[in-house]
Amino acid sequence: MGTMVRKQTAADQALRLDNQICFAVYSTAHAFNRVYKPLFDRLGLTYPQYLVMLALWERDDVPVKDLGERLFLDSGTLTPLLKRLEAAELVRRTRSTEDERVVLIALTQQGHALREKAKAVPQSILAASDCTVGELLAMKDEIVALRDRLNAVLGE
Amino acid sequence: MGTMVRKQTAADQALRLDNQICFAVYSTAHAFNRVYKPLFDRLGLTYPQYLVMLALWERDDVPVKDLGERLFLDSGTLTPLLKRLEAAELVRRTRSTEDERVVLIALTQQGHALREKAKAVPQSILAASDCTVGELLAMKDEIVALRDRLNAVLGE
DNA sequence: TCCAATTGAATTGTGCGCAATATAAATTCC
DNA sequence: GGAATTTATATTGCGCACAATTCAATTGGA
Repeated sequence: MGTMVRKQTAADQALRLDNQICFAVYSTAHAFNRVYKPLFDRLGLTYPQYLVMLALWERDDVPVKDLGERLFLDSGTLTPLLKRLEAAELVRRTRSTEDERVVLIALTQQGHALREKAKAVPQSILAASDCTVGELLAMKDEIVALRDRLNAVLGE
Repeated sequence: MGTMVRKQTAADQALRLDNQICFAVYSTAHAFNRVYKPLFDRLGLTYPQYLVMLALWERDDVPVKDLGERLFLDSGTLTPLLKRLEAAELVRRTRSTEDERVVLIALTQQGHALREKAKAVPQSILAASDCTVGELLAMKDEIVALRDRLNAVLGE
């Protein structure tokens, strides 16, 4: 009987850990969003829009698919987001002449210019986190490794 | 000149780290959601709904505010979510007689019963993560610590 | 006692995030 | 070359997530 109780407890704890680490990531993502939001408000961007801009600042003139793969987002999310960025005149959306299926996303002059303003934005995390660069780097690597293993499960 | 270049590089890297750890958390949260989704589909729950149920399985008959504090969510998110859980007959929403402002959330019999079915659901993370329990626990603690420091910044 | 301030939920509006579906263009296979 | 398949994007619908507002109930103070 003692054994059964122990077994159940072990299983329960495993489940609880699953839930705990998942909730930890979930709630931390929201916390990041809330900390960043007032900073992004000044730029007229949301966090996902900022991510897209980050990706574009690194490499421009890319298909929607490319952005989706880099950010783990699909067209259902990106198409309306990119249309809002286009309405804000930060990007241009043009259909490729070589392959009429692909829509190429390019930065406008304003889109490029925003990069300088955006540079002044973050850096609060390092201060707020009360961690060393090394600790944050290690944490990042662990989280990314976890994410990649989860994503690997999805691809069978 | 060489000094200036170095300085800029260091600042750039700090910003990149900010962005990287934020994106790591953001994209991992989505990865969890995608892994869990087919499992929750079978229960007729979404992940946020599951979180609410988890909270209620621990403690029942609580005000909406209580749930919000435990899950870091506000009424704008919880009210419609709880109404959907009510429509699914998993919870009951009743206004407190002591204080007519508060709405108490209680589990129905089906809500309690779902706990057993839900127990069989997770546990895939432990397998998929390819981590030991100790590693996951440590990672969870680090992430939670980061989250709590971020949330502390919000409360000034 | 009465009025001002606070509190707890609900409502409204915007923007993700994703599944399912649609559509059109390209590619493959015969 | 033409049918079948695949690929890239767009559309629709649903459910968060949150800011801002509203409203009723309660609390605190003068």
